[in-house]
Amino acid sequence: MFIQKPKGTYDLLPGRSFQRNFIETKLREVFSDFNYSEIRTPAFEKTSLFRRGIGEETDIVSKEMYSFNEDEFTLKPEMTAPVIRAYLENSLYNESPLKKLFYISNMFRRERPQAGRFREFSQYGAEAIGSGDYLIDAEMILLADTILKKFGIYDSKIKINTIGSLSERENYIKVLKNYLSKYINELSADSRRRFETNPLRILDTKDKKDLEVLKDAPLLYDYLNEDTKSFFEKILFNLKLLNVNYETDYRLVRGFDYYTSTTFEFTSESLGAQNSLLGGGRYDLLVEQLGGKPTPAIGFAAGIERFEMILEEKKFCFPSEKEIILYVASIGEESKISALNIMNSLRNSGIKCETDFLNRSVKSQMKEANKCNARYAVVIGENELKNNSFQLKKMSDGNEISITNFENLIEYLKNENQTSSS
RNA sequence: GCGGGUAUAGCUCAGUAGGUAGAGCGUCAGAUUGUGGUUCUGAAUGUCACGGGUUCGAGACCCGUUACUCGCCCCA
Repeated sequence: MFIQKPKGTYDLLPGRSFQRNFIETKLREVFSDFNYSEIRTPAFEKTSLFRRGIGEETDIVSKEMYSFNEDEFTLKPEMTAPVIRAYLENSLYNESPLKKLFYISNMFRRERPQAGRFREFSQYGAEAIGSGDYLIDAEMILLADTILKKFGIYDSKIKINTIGSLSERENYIKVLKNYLSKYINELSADSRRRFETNPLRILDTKDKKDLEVLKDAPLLYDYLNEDTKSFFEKILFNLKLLNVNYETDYRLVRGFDYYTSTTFEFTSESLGAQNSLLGGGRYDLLVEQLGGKPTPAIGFAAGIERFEMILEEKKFCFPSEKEIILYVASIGEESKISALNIMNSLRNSGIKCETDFLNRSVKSQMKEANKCNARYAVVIGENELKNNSFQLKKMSDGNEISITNFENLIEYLKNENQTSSS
């Protein structure tokens, strides 16, 4: 057997790779409309960046990272920490108090692969660093929503919550643990474990008995102070003004330690078990945690593979690849060389063309021209070279027109190419 | 880390009650000497995932391994 690709990876083959490029191009357009600039960071970072940024106790850091060189480096499992690192390292805060950055990049997590989940996967996302204004929260959610709508996705569900500040949360966790401790024996094994490691995440459970217990549990929202609540309400109010259809979900908790205040998630029914299409939120403590000055920030990340799954489900109409204008069939050494010459001129004018490199029969070459969807075909043999005259065949109807002279042929195709591409 | 499913040609799959492999699609070639699409003819390609067992004989039955896949956990 051949050596196979590593588990959880995939090859982007011709066709699919074209669609991926289309998606990325369109994403860049929308990000640009919102005045976000692209940032690219290394594929790997110092392991300590993720330990400090994402949180030692999170699943990702504790068991899903690809680390090497005796744990010195790690392939990036997410982009927020690297973006903030680059932001600080390059003093981007000196350029302007608010930096709006976006990225499209691949990530690595050592998880068990399944539908919509890979070990190497791609995300697009945005980070707005430097503003604590509620309107940037609203704009961030609007940005994510706009992207989906640009691709014809109108039915994803937007869930929003606020998890308050660190101290509000710590307060609440005490109350929650106090409440849950009375029912600890009724909780699922998972929730009992989380009771110690990450009590907030118990709110996320899908276990029926857990949900029963949680029904009367205290709500985080009730333990937030008025400022936090009114900040949240202002975001909601403005989303309404912007016609963004959200729903509040007071049990929405995010997995990384760095989130504060606003959190949101977009889900889609058509995704199967991994129905989370996009997730994000505010992380006002991270910049400081990574050694910068206290700086409010907010961002989101979306999975490109899951995005593609939805587009496929919705039968999104991708444009087709640039068509081959001319297929040059040749007979013999001399005409092969001329063929390459003609193509050289055509390509210099941006005209896509192809010829045979397998020394096949004219019949086979014509079949090839047909298969690759060439708009025109021309046969170059001794006669054509001697008379400097060509039969240009239109593949769609089989009609041929006579053209004398290389230059005329090239001119003719140039005109044809222009009329089609407009 | 824990469960379920699957494993036959490049792809989609047949393979009957165990008798040492087939179809469709695709690929390639040919149907008068230099012209595609339809049609016809022909060709190539499989250690039937791997290892062991039962049997005179296993792609089919049993056991193990591996890979893939779907789910749990968590996440995009």
